Amino acid sequence: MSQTVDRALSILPLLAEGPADLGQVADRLGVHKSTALRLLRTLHEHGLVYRQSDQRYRLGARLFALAQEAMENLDVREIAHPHLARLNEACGHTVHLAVHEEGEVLYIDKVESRYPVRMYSRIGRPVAITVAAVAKLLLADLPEPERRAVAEKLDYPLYTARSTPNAPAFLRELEKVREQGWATDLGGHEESINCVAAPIRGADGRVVAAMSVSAPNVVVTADELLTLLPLVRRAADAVSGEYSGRNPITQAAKE
Amino acid sequence: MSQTVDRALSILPLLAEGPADLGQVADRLGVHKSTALRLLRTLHEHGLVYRQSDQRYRLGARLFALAQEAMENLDVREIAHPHLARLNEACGHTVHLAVHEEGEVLYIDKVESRYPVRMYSRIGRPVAITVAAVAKLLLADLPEPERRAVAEKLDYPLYTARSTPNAPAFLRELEKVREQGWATDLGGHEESINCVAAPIRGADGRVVAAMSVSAPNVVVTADELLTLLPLVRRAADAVSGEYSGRNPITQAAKE
DNA sequence: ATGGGCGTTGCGCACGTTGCAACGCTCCTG
DNA sequence: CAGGAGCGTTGCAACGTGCGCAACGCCCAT
Repeated sequence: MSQTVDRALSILPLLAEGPADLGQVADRLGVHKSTALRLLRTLHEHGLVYRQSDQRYRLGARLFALAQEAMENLDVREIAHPHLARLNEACGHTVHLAVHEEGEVLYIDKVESRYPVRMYSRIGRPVAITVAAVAKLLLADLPEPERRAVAEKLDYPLYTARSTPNAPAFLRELEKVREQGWATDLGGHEESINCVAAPIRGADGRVVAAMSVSAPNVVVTADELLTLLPLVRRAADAVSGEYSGRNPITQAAKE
Repeated sequence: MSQTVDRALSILPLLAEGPADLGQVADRLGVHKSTALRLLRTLHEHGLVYRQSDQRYRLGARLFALAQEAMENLDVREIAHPHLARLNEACGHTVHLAVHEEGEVLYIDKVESRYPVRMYSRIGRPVAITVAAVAKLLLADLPEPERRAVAEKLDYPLYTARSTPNAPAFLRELEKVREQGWATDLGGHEESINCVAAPIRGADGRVVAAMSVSAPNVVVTADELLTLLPLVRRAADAVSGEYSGRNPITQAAKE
């Protein structure tokens, strides 16, 4: 809506790909060098862009700080963290917390597996939305028309043979997840990794977040992982209760 | 330099404090509501702000993604990480990696202590620049005039009785650190926590990052922690060698 | 009912932003 | 060592865009 700001902000994802010099930025923005310079200067003053010793620009430090502060304002995260930790202690596997925002699903917290073989993931990184168990839960809760709209717009990359192939299949899966109240990803993203996930609901019953337990085949089979479902659901329900203000704080969460 | 962008970017730190509605944003920017609305819309389109269900704005998801990508473009971090991990395995304490940028020093990586008592810190968060061991190393390497300029501008909060009290004391400390090639923080930030740090240098000999080992008194005394200094320096030197391209990859780092 | 608070829209004018051209600089190359 | 190419930087005048205003619609509380 605002041309100047729009251009300035377009610089950020551009620099995210890697450092670039003034000319490159100007070219990719389709503006004159002097314009790009002014925009970069403004970004620089706000610390979003840093000028490294070779004069090239890259993303700046304030970005980290902002992202951190944004994190801390997500109160689901704060409430859920001790529960994630306890769940991890109970089963030993990697535990994730994810939320839905603007068509993306992203991990906002994680407790690493205690086994040597771990799955790769990063907090803040969008998840594979068509296959991840947490994504299914978060999307399944959307009102029907919106859910369909989202499903139509998505790409369906075939990470593995078991990946969700297309929109109709995805919508069917979401319907199932919606009914059963939990979700799985059995090798749909990485052949050898399975997940079980359960929803976290707010006071109004809407799904605000989802938590999952992930483990590679070499550690536990899919069937064994499924036996953890009650544990995951209990943890998620505990967070739900706390988040919606029903249960003040569960005893276990205190310590 | 660019008014519109300047105003738009000023919204971000403002929202970092917590969600705010249109009126609040407009007030704190000192602009008309309609102006604030347009700016917020533009930020929204780029995913930097998110409109939550109660219509208030808060920082958005793309911010996380950007910060993550920015991280991954810091190649020191990538190179250093395995060394941090091994250092942590060797001594068991919390290991930090920090860089200097635009007058701030911030942690860009961390491996948690294996002891139950841990120090609080967060990746991306600026460190207590006047007392942290890593900050001393990074600032000590600046050319003298710049170093003095920075020292003069800083605040010297008295976190503890042993905190650096003022600019002259800080400059003396930096001089000492510069000469000895390593730094400590003995209870200068938190009464019961000590750190030892060593510098990581680029091909030109300039300090590009610093790594430290931190531990609370209750786990090891300051003297005991100091015995780890050779270990820390060796790790830092290994990173320096790899980063500057001298040693391709050390054997230990491979596994 | 009615007022206040909120976000939103259309509009005309002013001002901030734009692209150009010219400059200074460093780094190659002949 | 002169010359040229490539880069970032500056001042300027013309344009276009973002600005504040005022009015509207909406929801909630009184």
